[in-house]
Amino acid sequence: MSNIKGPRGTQDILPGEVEKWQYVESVLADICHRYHYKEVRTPVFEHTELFQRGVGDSTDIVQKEMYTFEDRGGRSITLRPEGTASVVRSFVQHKVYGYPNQPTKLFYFGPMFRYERPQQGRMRQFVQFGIEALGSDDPAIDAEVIALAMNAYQELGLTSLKLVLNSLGDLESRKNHREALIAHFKPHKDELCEDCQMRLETNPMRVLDCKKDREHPAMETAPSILDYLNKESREYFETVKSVLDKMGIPYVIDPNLVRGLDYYNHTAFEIMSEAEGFGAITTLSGGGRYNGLVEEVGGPETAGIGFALSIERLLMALDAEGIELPIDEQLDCYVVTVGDEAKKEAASIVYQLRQAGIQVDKDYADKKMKAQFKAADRLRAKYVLVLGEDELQNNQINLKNMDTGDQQTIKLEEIVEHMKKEFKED
RNA sequence: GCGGCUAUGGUGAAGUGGUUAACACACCGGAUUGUGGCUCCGGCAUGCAUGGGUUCGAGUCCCAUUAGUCGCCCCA
Repeated sequence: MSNIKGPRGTQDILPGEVEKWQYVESVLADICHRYHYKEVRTPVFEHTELFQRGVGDSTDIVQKEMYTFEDRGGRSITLRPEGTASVVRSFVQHKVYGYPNQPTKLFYFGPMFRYERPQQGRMRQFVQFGIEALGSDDPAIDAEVIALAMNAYQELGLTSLKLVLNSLGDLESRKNHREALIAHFKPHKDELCEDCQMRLETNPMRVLDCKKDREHPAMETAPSILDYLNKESREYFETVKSVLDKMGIPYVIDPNLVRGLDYYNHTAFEIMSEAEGFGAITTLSGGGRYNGLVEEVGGPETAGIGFALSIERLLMALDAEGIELPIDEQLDCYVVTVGDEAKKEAASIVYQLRQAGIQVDKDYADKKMKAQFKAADRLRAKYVLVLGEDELQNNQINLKNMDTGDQQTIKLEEIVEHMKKEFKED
């Protein structure tokens, strides 16, 4: 039988690596706390229809990247490819829009699934952290969401960041822009790439985002969405920008920033890494406003905005910038024993120490004393307790400070209290 | 979904078709018979991703599969 490996595009996060994840997640949760976003947990699978309606039928995600299967009851189920649709569904299902204290500000963590060819920074199962603010169309909350995102990266130490901003406008603006785009590109249709010829029909804005046709002369002169924003949309965008300016958050405007999901309107943004050697994929996170999505999913007319980042890419960016996270794996105490009697006695002492709140480990591999010390050293134990025949006979235990090398003898019955004091002082 | 590159122990890696698969690190043991970080010595590959094929003979050549990796598409 050949060995079974994890499915393609999945990864195991083992001790040594998992501490980074825990640290990053704790920082993110802490930031959410300060911005007053509350955690929400939704299922990792949903009815397929939710994503078809929410994310949009014409998107790549829905068309070719979903993990969709039929369950035993014949229902079409999909592993969530992104978080917003689920959060909105849950918001509608539980009528959270009726709760006091609107807008509703939520954050989430969790695995997302997309059937894609894996490469660096792109997994079939990856972890996203995201936030959603539902029930407000105040431009200041757009700025808040962006600020939280930038804040998160900066707090972890990243500096080579670029915030790219655009406005997709409201329905009317988009409609006018769409018509202008079609009129503009139609004469050149045959010169565009195959994908873009399709896009011209389905979502002409995406043509602007195409990498293949970037050099085409018609791109230069293509109508910009920013020129087609109606008064309302333009004012909205101006306000978002001015709040960001006030906050001192730098950004660049990219009228070609489109975003891959259908539900976006008005504010759209992406945060990219500009670190050397980050690879082909530079997008760290993306988000935008999605007024209308709540209705699409069956709720009342409700404004919404959110963003999501991938933890994998965040860790990559930290790596690319050479940032060491403050992870200090130490062990409070390691118990070394000599002889069978001592081993039994040690088991009880270890138990008592742990109950007293101290982190303790001991040897279970029947190692020689020297090897036990070596293990203690490698585990970066702060203290080693030695219990051998001599100590046992005298009802004592030897305590060694591994940093200073100092040793002292302590009565067996006093060791737990002694250690408690030792750690209280820290 | 498409294209390039790669696949040898826990890790990094030698190996240009011919007996027993270098070396380094890590790990385990010993020197030091109850004490770590240094030094010295010794040990350490279900036999080279999997499955076929070529050959007197394959880790070394060919094909397929799988996986990784880089890029395209697109995104987090």
